[in-house]
Parts: sequence; structure tokens; C-alpha cells
Amino acid sequence: MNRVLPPSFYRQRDVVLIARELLGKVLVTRFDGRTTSGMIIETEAYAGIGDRASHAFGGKRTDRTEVMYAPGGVSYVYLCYGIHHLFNVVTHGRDVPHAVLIRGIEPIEGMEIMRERREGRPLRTNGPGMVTQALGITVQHSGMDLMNGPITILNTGFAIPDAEILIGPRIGVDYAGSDALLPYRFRYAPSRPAR
DNA sequence: ATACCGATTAACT
DNA sequence: GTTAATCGGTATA
Repeated sequence: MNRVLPPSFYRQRDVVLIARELLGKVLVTRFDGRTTSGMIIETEAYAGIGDRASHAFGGKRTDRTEVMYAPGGVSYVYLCYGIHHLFNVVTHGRDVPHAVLIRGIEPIEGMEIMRERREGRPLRTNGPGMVTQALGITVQHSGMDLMNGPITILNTGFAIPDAEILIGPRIGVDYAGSDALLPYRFRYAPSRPAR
């Protein structure tokens, strides 16, 4: 298998379903000939202009959020808390700014490189800021095509049964009112107690 | 020009 | 469980 996900995976489909289906796919970066990858194990859906938790709520367009309005299949990377680079996959068609935040991976390739990038701290990839740090992704990689670019997502054919997925509300979006309660977070948690 | 705050993490107790 | 650190994006003037 190991095929790069095609544009059709990202476009004209429900962003919540895409967030669910991204679990088990493999996120790969190749910068300066250095390849690192990991299986996606946690995601969150951000459902566009009607979602108070989304940067695109109300149709807001800024220099930062503009790439969310591109056709699905590009990256949206932004800086959070002035420190953490957070990687999202833009979905749906042009001018429909849906996105999926990648919150966790299980490292596969380039463990040594990822350890280097962590600068002494233990290699952890179970938070959105730590994912980008391990993979070498920064805001300068926002707006990149995920079909050809240095960042790609692969379908390995590994299928995750629904029973192995925890679903719950998104993290850190308390300001979003009732939208903060939406079950838009997905986590692959084999044989692990619910959180 | 200035002020506020966050799609977080790590280091504490 | 609690909290300091840290700075770009955004709104307000």
C-alpha cells in the first residue's frame, strides 16, 4: 500500500469524518533529505465558519487564516501561545475553511532525528506542539500542498476499528461556548482506559 | 502604537 | 492538580 492520500480524500467530504479517518494514516516529512514519520493517533475537526472554535469562525480572513480557504489538501500551520507550531490539514473545497488539527502521532521513521529536535527532552509526540517539533514543521510550512510537498500523508491500509477510538470534546476551546462540547476529537487508544 | 490572549507545554507541588 | 513561560495575531485607538 503506502499511497499518498489523493485530493479526493480531503475534498467535498465531512471534516469530522476526515478527522476520524486520518487516525492510522502516516504523516511524513522530508526536509533537507531527512525523513521523519509517525502514525496519526489523535485529531480534532474544526468545522469552518459556523464553528466558534475555528479560526475561520464567521468567515474571518486574515493573512494567517487565508490558507484555510484553499481547496483541501494543503497544510495550515500557526503559532500558538507564541511558542508552539500547530499543524492542521485543510479540507473541503475552495472558500469552505474546514481543517483537522493533528494532536498526536506514534513515531515510526527517523527516531534519532526526532530525538535531536527535542533537544535533550524525552521524545514525546502526544500533543500538537510536540508533533510539529518532532517532525520539524514550523509556520514557514503553512500553505503547502500535501500531495507533492515535503509533507505528505500516506494510507498504509491499516484500518482502526471504531471500538479502538475514543471520541470527546476538543481541548483548550472553552471560549467556544456550546461548540466546545462538540464530539470532534478522535484518539486511537488501543486497550487504554477512557480519559 | 498599544493591549490582550491563546487549537500548549513542562516543571512544579 | 496548578502555574509560569512566551510572542505573534488580532482588535482597538
